[in-house]
Amino acid sequence: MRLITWNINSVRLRIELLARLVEETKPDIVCLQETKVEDALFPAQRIAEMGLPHQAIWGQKSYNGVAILARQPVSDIQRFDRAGKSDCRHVAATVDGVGIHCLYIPSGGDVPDPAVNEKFAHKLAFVEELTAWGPTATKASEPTIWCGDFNIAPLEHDVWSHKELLDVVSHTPVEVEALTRMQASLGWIDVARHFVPASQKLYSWWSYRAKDWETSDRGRRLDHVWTTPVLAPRLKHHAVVRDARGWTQASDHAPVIVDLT
DNA sequence: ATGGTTGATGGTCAA
Repeated sequence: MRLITWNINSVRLRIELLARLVEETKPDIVCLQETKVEDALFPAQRIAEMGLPHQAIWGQKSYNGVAILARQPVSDIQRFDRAGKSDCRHVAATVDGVGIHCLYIPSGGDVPDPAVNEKFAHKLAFVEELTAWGPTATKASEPTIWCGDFNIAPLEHDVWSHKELLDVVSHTPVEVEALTRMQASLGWIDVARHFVPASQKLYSWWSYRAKDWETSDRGRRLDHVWTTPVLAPRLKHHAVVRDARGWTQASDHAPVIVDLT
């Protein structure tokens, strides 16, 4: 089973990039974030033609929006309000016996202080709520995947410069500690780091603002795939589709692939 | 310390 998570940054603008990704990588499940479209306008038919006719979507106008797209039927679709908002950041469904959760954790704005920045407070509240909810919702023995744009790069080598990003939202100690607590309370596997040693740089996002993203390579690992321990023996492969960051009119996030047997 | 780019929208807001 091949799963891809991708912050597509507008599914309508980049629908043909999604088609290319699906054609080149043949995923069974695609989790999208930042679809930026309400459900009635979601390009469901075009995506069905790509071979992903079974869909759990939850979007709104302009902002946010998540989707699970699958070759096989989806069941038990759930849409979760989080941190007091109904802003289309968490959709879940069961596919091939695996619980799939597609998450878009708030970016958090610019100032890493919850007292003065409501967006950063929202981000922390979102993570705290998931931390409390996760273990009550899922046992470690259940095959479950949480994936998506978590907007936090937790490890030193998840960013191009640990020192320079310590006060940059996405890598500040307070949010890194919150995400680390979430993973510890769940006791799940960070799939990328299951395959790539923590000593090795690994990114999934490069800013649009860089003059030359590829050469400067100032990336961050914001996109994650976590699984319950019961899935460990089924984990076979992981890859960041870095090429996709260089496609014409690319998303600033690259897709992340995980293969399970 | 600042500015740099992109997307949805139609003036800005969010990232």
